[in-house]
Amino acid sequence: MRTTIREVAREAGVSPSTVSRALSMPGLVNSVTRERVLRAAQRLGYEPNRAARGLITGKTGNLGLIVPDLANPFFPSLVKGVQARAREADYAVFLADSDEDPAAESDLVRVLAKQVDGLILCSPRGREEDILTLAATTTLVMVNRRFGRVPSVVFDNSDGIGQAVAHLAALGHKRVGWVGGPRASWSDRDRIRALRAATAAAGMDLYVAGHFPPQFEGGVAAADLIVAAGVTSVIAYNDVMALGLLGRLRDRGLRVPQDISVIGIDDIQMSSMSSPTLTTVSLAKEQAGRAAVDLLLSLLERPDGVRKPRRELPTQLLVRGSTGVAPTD
Amino acid sequence: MRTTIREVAREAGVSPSTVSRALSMPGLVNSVTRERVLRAAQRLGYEPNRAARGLITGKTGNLGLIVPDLANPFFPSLVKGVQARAREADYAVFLADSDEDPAAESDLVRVLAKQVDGLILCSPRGREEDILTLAATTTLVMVNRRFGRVPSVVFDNSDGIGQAVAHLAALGHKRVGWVGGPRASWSDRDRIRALRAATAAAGMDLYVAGHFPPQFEGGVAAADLIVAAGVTSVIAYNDVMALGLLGRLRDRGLRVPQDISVIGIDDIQMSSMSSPTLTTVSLAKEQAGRAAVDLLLSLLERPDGVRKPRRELPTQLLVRGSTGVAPTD
DNA sequence: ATGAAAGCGCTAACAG
DNA sequence: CTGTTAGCGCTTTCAT
Repeated sequence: MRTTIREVAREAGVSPSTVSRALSMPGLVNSVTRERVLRAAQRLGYEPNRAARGLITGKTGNLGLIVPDLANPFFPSLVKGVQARAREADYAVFLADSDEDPAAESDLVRVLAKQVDGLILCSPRGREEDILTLAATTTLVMVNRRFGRVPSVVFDNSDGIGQAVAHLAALGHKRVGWVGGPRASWSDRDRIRALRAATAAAGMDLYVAGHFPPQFEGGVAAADLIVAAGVTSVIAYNDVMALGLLGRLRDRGLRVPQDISVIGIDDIQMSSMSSPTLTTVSLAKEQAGRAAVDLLLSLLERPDGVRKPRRELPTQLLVRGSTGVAPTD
Repeated sequence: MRTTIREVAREAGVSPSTVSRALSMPGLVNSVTRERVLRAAQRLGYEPNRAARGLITGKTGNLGLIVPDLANPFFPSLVKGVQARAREADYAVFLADSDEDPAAESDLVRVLAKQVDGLILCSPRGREEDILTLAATTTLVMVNRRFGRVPSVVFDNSDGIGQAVAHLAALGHKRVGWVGGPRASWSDRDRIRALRAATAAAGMDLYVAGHFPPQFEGGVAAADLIVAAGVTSVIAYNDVMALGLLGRLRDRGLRVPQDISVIGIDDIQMSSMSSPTLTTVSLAKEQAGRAAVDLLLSLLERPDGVRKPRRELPTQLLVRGSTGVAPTD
């Protein structure tokens, strides 16, 4: 059996409450007694039972993190960030993967919500209604999505896409294609909005290839449309799709970047390992995880005192091998 | 406030104990009463407080999972498997990423161990001594490592590497190179042992390029040694390294598979997306996660009743574009 | 088959 | 500054 607060109390010759105080509110205890208690606790290897503490304080010391698909290389980085920051703040993290299934997601939320102080939710496609209901009951932070007054952490897509378009314009490109992700995804909408604005401002033509699954295969599928559209450059919803594009373009006999320039978004590891390496809009994913935790913790401290519960994280274009000057035919 | 067992009791016109029984040991309650209770619980959206339950039963209903680096594409799949199986069994999962740092790992273990019923540990390089100490206190299952009597889930590396060597032999290769992972890794030792046996049996020459970090860069670094060694085929510790090899070999002007054949291990997503696609020994990663949970649960049920607390998961060579007949010069 | 009572380990009033 | 008391929500004897 684990040592309990009583045993420590006996060992130190004080009452359990004093032990409790010495550990949680050291200021309220005589320094001599405190020392004695701490040493006793040390000696016995005492660790407070968090469940018991939680029962009375109403706080669990746990956070929940729900992601749609850990196999998507975007998420591991985010999870690492959440992890790291949570650990610093002495919180443990429940992780759940909804497998892109909204129903499973609701279940997970319901189960997890009981055992955590707050929830970080990546639900690009869940119903707004459901999320609002949830937000009413639980302290939660959304990642990669924004609506209503729900606290959120998102990336500054406008900036990143602006940089990408400026880069292409500087290389002499006049026509750019867009390979979209899931229609229902908030990021997709945000990104295409930014792209419309940026290309219009730069006087470039924009060809939208439509929506595709945010996988390698999605990029493969889009490639032929892109080729047919005759654009000299293309931006994809994410890096995985851009890599799919790259593969199919090569198979079609097109050279990247001589014949067509390709840009991705995310900066996943593989984007620097492909051939050619992929020019991409880098997202500070780990930082986003940390920011989400920070936001959540501040929300927990002062439930309504956070004026603007929104964070927007920087993005940065990384120019690599897949972009070059526009073909001059 | 969440609804408590008392409110359900009042709503159903019974005592709290009856509610408890109706939920946890339905057999002990009159079926009519039980129905009434269940409906009341339903109506009030009652969910038992796990912490409170745990306080008395001594079980938390949580599992812990510690991985060295979620950014390594091997782990997300494993995590997904653990997740999925745990959810089915109504367990929640604490995830922790030790960032390849043994010290952080010990901390995590210590913190998590208190809040879970059992632990799944991926610690390719942690000290055996530390793990044994831990295993004495906590119910735990190791993944990808095996020693002593510690329960474990590993892959059948012998089989997979045997298949790979047979494949190369069938293609006429006589000399095979090995690009090793971390020296301290159990898997690395297991794999090279298997490789030594298989090549010897097949009468092939084996060139060992040494140990490298299990990253893309490790493969890149090994490539030149491999070229210099003059082998016609090479097997890498994992897919990420094999992709690094592929990249560097291409940069050196070698054609894969015409000049040299390359085989990886893991079957990560990217291995089917590279060019050429990567022949690889596929590991049932999700299944390993599920198996680890299964093993852990059976250990929790009958602490000493599990005769052989070891699982060995199948491996399967996937032949793709990076292997071909040996050059005939 | 059901209820009353006790208590898991801890913290938070309330006294002193 | 410290001890006593009560009780968080639940399960589990022990009665009935």
